[in-house]
Amino acid sequence: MRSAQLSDVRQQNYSTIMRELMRSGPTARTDLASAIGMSTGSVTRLTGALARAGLVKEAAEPAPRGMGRPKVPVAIDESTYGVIGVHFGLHRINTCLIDLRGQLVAELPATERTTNLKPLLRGAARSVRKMIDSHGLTVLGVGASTGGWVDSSSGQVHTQPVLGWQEAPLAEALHDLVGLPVLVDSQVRALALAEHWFGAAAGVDNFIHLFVGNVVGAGFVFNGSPYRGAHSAAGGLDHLPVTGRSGQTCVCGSRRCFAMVAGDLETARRARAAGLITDDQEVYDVFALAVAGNPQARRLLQDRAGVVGTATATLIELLDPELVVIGGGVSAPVDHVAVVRDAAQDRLAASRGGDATARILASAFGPHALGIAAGAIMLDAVYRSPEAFVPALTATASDPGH
Amino acid sequence: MRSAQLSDVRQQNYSTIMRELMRSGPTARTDLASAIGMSTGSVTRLTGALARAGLVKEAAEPAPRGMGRPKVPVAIDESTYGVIGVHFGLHRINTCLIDLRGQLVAELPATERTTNLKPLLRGAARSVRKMIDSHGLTVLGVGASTGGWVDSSSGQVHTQPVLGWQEAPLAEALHDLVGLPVLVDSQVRALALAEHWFGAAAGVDNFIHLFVGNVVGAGFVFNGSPYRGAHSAAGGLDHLPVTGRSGQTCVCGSRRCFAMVAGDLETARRARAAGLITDDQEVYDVFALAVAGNPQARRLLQDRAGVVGTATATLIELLDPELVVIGGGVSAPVDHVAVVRDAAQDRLAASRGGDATARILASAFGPHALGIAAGAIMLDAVYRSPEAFVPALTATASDPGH
DNA sequence: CGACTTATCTCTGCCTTGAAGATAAATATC
DNA sequence: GATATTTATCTTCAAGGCAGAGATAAGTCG
Repeated sequence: MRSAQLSDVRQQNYSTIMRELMRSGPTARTDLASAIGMSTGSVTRLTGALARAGLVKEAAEPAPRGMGRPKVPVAIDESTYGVIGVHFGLHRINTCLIDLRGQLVAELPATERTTNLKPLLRGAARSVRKMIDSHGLTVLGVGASTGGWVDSSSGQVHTQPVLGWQEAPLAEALHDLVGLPVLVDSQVRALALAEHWFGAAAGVDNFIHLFVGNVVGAGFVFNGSPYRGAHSAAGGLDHLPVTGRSGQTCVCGSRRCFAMVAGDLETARRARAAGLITDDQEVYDVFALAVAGNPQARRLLQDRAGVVGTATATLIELLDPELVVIGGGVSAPVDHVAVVRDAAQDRLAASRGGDATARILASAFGPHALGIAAGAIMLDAVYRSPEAFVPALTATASDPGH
Repeated sequence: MRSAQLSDVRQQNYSTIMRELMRSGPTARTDLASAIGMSTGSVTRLTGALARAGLVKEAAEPAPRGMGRPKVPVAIDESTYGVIGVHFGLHRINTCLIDLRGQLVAELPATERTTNLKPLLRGAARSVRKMIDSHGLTVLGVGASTGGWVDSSSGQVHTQPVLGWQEAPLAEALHDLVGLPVLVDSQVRALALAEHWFGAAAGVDNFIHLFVGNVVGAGFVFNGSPYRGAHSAAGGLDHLPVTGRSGQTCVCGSRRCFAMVAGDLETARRARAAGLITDDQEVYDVFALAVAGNPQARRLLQDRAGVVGTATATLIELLDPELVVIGGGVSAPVDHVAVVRDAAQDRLAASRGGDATARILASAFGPHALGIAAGAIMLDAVYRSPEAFVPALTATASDPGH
């Protein structure tokens, strides 16, 4: 619990203006003032400071309509600053530079044999340095994501089973190498933030991102902020019991754990059992068959989507989100979100009669957008506290300018 | 999204001081300043205004120790204001007056034959009026709770299955009758707020209140604020699938719905099947047997506690709370929370190895505290925005006083 | 070309905080 | 017992923030 100060007001008002501009696009100062309930004088002063800092700009005015002085829209300036996202996957590190609107400016995918933290970090830092200032954007910071249990407040990766990391000080180590602010979070929460800022959940304050792939997990945004739990461990779905189907026996002893029923491994296992793929093929080959039109493969994936639907219904009943975004193999490359939606609605209709349901949408990003999502971690921070990450803003704040 | 103002700063600082005093008990101004990061001058000014308004008072100073001027502790003044809570149950309306520390000042239980909204409201309003100002406390407002789907933002009860209400404008109707601010919320969320302010979860910012009784449901407090979901429907557990045991077939078609396996009805059914109680007896009679030491009854309730434990594990994995508070028939009159704890830890240990678990505690309130919990709805609002509910505070704010 | 309309900018007043100094009330020391 | 010391609390003052009123700018309409 911390007491509030005057500077908090200014900080929050900067943030409110930036978020409103992100949400609504170019907006005249007058409209901005009435949208956020601020005096026009304050809007002028604050947008002035934001413009001098390079965060907003006056957009091209549309054909002036009606009487009076024409509106001059103010918009996010995406040409000054950028943020970098780094995603650490198995044998794959994806580094992206995105602008303040979330648009991809540059990408630098890399494959790595090792899973050791040190060499991976050195490689990532090299990619980051290569990107800094080489695309005309001043980089404000780096967001890093990976799977497993990631603590965003301490910057530590407690456990990352796929890469075998334990208590890895990811944020600190990367900061030492690149000299920029570094924020870390889990892959699923990064995806949720990306959806929140410039994806399917743009402007939605209560939603769940449900990721189903080689790992399963949920990312929560509650009341407009990411919810991470008391130990940054929120979002675990591995052992969520599902109804209607059972899979292999889980380490916990149950045969109805969501991960064991709907995860990629089980899908691949069932495809093998059905003779669809060979022993050394993986779930991606099932996707390929489905894309090619193989009916058995399609049925298998639809089946899985049905299970995801019942789990979605459980989450909707429990957490009452406005929206559930489905990511991972259920939404791409073959989009089975309609199956998820039907299965979820079926279950909810039986119990609730259709009241208080949530929209269910496919992720706005393809499977290769994990780097962009990592950047969203940093972008989120910039929009929440602009002064903390844009030095030029505090410098020009009190300057009356011209 | 609304912009911030200077008055928001003052409001929040009032709130921060009140909450800190509630959390830590009587505190000297200096200690208060360092605890919340405020200058001592501001603490003096704000506590002065709070004291003139009757919200805080200078407490009796303890034996002065050490050198220097002795500290003068400031404490919540519980002798000026109170809030009233009204809980609408089946055939039972419980009206309570509590002071600012949550202590019960007066209680007025009433039994009612009807379940119709109008006569129940008239009866409740009579009880409320009887309490107002008759105990030396100025009543700041009324909190009302009931089961079912209650929308706290609109004040509507969408559906209340036990009483048969549909779209009942509870807040507005009660406000018209008593002329005080009225806030409503669901019974489970009210219990969660009570635990948060003066119960087992005092000072805990991320926790879940899990209620298992004739109805089941969860109340969430995330990041220090109640989370109600997009349509005020969060907390539904009825159809949460549970592992290890199945019950009667639910309306949704599954036999593993939490409500059907762990609810009071199933417990009573199993007790009947075992010959423990007769057809016209209920779950309370099973409790009575267990209290009397009947081993079969105890085993039955322990069994149910085990199921609650697995559901608790699911919630902990999904939402990573710091604490889970167990309320309803599992914690009273026979406390089986230890069984819940063991069952939950068992399941979590298999999957997580004991990391990031949550404490599990019994509710601090007996089964008859629903009225107090309803009052907590109003108390929460007063602590969050004192100026909105205490007119004397705004009146004396700028007064330099003496 | 002048009147009108609307958007934006400038200026003033009020409010709130933080910091420093003044005051108060106890103990420690001679 | 008188004085110094220590710590808590109160008072004063300057800086910084927003709202609202008025001034200015940049169009359209007749």
